[in-house]
Amino acid sequence: MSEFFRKALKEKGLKVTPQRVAIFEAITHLKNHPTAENIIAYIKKNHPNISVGTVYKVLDSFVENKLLSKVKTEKDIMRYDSVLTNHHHLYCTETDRIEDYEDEQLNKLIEDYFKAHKIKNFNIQEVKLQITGKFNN
Amino acid sequence: MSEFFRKALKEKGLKVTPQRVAIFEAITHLKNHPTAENIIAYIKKNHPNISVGTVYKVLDSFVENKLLSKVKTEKDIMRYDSVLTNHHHLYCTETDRIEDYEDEQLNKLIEDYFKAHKIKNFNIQEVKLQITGKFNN
DNA sequence: TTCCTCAAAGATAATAATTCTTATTTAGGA
DNA sequence: TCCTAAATAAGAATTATTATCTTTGAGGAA
Repeated sequence: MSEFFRKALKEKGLKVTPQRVAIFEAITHLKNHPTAENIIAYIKKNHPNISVGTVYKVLDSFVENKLLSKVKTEKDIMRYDSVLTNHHHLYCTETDRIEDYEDEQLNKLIEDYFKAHKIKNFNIQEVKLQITGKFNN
Repeated sequence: MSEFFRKALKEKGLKVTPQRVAIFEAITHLKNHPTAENIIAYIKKNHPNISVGTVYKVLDSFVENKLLSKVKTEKDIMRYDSVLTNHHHLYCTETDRIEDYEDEQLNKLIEDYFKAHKIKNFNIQEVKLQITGKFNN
């Protein structure tokens, strides 16, 4: 299944270990931007012999190698995000939910805007929106 | 000087203590979105008798009462932002610098966009941009 | 102005999340 | 199959933050 993942690791010169596979699976299984704690709990259930320190180190190495990114909430809790396409986030002020928001038209709009309006002394690499509000359901 | 600040505290029913004044001054003095640590260090110099716990508690109460806001970054350290007008952030990938970016035209563009393109099941309260890139200076 | 009360501050212990250390194991190339 | 560097396990250490409990003082009332 995760052929893409094995290939990605190899390209970066990282070894394909059972721990890394398990953690990658955990993240793809856990939706909604899990915290390290969520991931550790899930891992504990299915692979009780993987140590906590390893989970942190693996997560770090994934972030370093752009297989994951980190997201921060108001509440100081770090979360991980497995989606690698350019997308934005919806933050719920009531619950702690974070959802992805993809919108090509919006991306285009912003890209065009910044092409026309350069920021002085700053080279833009990426623009992400934090859309805060409330889900109604 | 910080008449606005004293008034704001009173309005919220909060006492105007020397500690709160000192911490408020520290934040207005420290540019670039200081961390709690930055603030504590600054406070220590000028008011060595203010305790660390107090700084955290005061910062929390400021955030709760909308005198400050917290900034989300990918790093796990929380930063504080004293500017309360709607603005965006420039994140430098090289240094850890965060700068404010205000742009009325952009705000208008985004506002109009979301007026025309509602997000399903979500009521937007605020949209902020995280603009990542590099400063060249 | 003085007094009183409750919110706020100080000191420090406790907690929680993450990082570090060191010994051991193992993936994957030779 | 063997070898080596990279990765993991285990648990100690660190760090940031929160909680507790006692003392202090801001600010309203008398």
